Amino acid sequence: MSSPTRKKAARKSPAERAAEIADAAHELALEQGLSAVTLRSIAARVDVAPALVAHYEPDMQALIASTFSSIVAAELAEVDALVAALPTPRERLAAMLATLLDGSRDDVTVVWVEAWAMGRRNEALAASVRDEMDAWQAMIRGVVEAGVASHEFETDDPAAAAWQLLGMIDGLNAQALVRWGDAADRGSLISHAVEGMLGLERGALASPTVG
Amino acid sequence: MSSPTRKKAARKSPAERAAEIADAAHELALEQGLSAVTLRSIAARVDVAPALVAHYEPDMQALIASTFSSIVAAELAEVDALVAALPTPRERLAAMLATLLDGSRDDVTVVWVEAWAMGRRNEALAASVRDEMDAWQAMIRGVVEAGVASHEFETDDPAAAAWQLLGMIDGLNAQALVRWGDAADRGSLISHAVEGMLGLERGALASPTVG
DNA sequence: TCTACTATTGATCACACGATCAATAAGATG
DNA sequence: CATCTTATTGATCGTGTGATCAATAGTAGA
Repeated sequence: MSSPTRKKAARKSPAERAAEIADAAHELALEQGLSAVTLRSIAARVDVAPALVAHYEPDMQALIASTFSSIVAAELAEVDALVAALPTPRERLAAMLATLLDGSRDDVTVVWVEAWAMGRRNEALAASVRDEMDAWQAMIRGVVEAGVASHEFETDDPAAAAWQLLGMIDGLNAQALVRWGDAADRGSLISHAVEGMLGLERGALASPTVG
Repeated sequence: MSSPTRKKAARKSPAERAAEIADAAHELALEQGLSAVTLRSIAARVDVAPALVAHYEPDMQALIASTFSSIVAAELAEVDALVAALPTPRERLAAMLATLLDGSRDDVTVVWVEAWAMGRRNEALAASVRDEMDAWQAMIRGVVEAGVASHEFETDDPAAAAWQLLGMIDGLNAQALVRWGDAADRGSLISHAVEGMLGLERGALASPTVG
């Protein structure tokens, strides 16, 4: 019970307490969205006075921005590792699409959507959003460029193609967030779309059917 | 000056005042986003006491929802009219993509993005978002089905294709909102993507270059 | 053990939000 | 002109936000 009967918080080292606070912000963002990351909600979760959170994080806007970055960067690293293990650009692209559109990351999608909205009134967050979008685009662009180099893909502007892919993925996930119910089939048609975008024959990106 | 020296507001008919308030909410949403639609901001714009706004709109969440609906429905009607004037499904689809991705509707895109985020804490708004998404999907589906009927398009699930198209458009627009600066080229590659999705030959949806 | 350092806290401020209600005054109606 | 209806308002409440600061208490070190 992080009950109203809390008396005092154990004294901990600044590093440990700072980590607790950052972790709480991270978890809160994934569970209830970025807008739920507030001075008082963090304090309640860590079971500490609100003023202590303010002591460690004198700027909530900055904490929200860094929380966003850590969540999104972790996702990128995860997908990057998954994708890098595959031999061909075609397989990497197919796996990336399948993974990002399987609906298992709605919590992260909520963070993205709220970041887009909140970024309009939180400049630090807006900067983080731009940075993380750049990082994602760079990763995708790497796959596209490798595919162009190996003559598997065909496009004269891999950078633009990467932006388009990212936008499509984000849009489909954000959409699925709202019409959850009959959103089981995202990812089925996008394969054909991406095939068209990168000059692949129809079906080249069909679900790997791992096995 | 809608200055602090305001003394009294002219007495108007309920219908007129209600319209003023709805208009103010509409304009505010387009200028500063849906989250700027607040009791006090509306009152300031209409130059009236906050309590009067509450008198006409006893539920701000409902007002925000209806404001969202009116903005998005107007956009849909506008695009629908534009598209319906064209003879073939292929032209209609190309025009729709060109129009929706030309960057001239960022104000509406902001409303969409904020609605996705705010809908998580405003059930009336969430319902409106679902309704308007359904309406958009129905319009797009109409174009796709016509194309399938005339053998211009090829897909075995026009409804799903329409959802995908909507998601892609929304995602690209939302993305452009953030990386405004070098976002001039949205819409160039998506044509190829859609061609792939609907079984068109490459270039079939190239910008009409009206003239 | 005593002292110095500092992690932690309660109290409080200023602000913005939606909401409520009795009181006021403008205009219509007689 | 007098009366009544009602559009409009000021005051106020309760909640939630981030922020600040003097005071407290735990702990490491002399």
